[in-house]
Amino acid sequence: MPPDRSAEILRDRLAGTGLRATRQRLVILESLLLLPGHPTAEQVHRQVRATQPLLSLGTVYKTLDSFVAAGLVRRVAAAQGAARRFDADCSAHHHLHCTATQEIIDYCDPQLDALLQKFFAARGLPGFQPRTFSLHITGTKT
Amino acid sequence: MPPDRSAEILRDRLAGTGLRATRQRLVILESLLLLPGHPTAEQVHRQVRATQPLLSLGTVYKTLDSFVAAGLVRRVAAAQGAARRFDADCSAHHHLHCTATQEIIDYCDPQLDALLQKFFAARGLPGFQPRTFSLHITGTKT
DNA sequence: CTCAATGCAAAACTTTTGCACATCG
DNA sequence: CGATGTGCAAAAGTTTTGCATTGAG
Repeated sequence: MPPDRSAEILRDRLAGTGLRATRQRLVILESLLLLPGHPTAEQVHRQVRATQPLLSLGTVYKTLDSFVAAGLVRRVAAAQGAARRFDADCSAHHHLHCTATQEIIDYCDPQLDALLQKFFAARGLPGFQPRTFSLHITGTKT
Repeated sequence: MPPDRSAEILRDRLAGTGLRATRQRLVILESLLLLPGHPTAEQVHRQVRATQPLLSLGTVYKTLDSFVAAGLVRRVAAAQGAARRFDADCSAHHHLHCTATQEIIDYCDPQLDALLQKFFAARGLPGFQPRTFSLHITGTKT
């Protein structure tokens, strides 16, 4: 896929949210999609600086916040380390957390989703209206 | 239950981990068990100061870290806010996260645990050895 | 006694904010 | 052009660290 083509896709994605498609936002969004795992704001900044040396860390924070507000990315809670992490993949998925390497790996499983849906539809929760499910599985890579 | 009795229980709990049962650790552990939800280090510090005005925030951090290392409490990832939160209940449980109030509510469900166990025992995960499961359910209190 | 734990304060690090300037639509 | 977004730098907030002193075992 030629680079101008992928830029176009990113632009469309931004347009769909009502956010202005600035150069900074395009590279930040691209970095989020490119970076493995769930990068911190600081990691995104390092990545982005490769092509945009002037892009400031403050802008990364502001931009990530507006992405979250627009529903374009979501925050991922990290039990270890202070930093918030971000995930550009907003489709329903779960996380595998390796205690050895500290990696957080995305894990999609439609069968699991269906199982959870069915379970809570049948059983309900006392005083709580569930909206989304996210399973954190801790363990080790093999 | 008389106060000296509960102190004894806390002391036993610390002794079981090999950690020294200092006055500071006792009040910190007690606060963790008392405070609703999943307090931050800062919240624990405020609570603890009621009875131990000299107990420093630094000590709260150090102590919480050693509790985690000893397996006495565990960290809870908070998607919102920068702070780490702690949970003194180490039995297997899940979390309900109310997007309206930002509360994190513990949720125990042995049937759910059994369901997940069975599901992953039957299916396995590619390249990953699961150890614990924790389901994060976001939604709203009703 | 001895070694681990604490208090204190400084340092390191992360995140937010204010404002002048730039730029997208 | 006008509203929104950006860069910069300072401020606010959080967590870690070093070291002298204390206290549990």
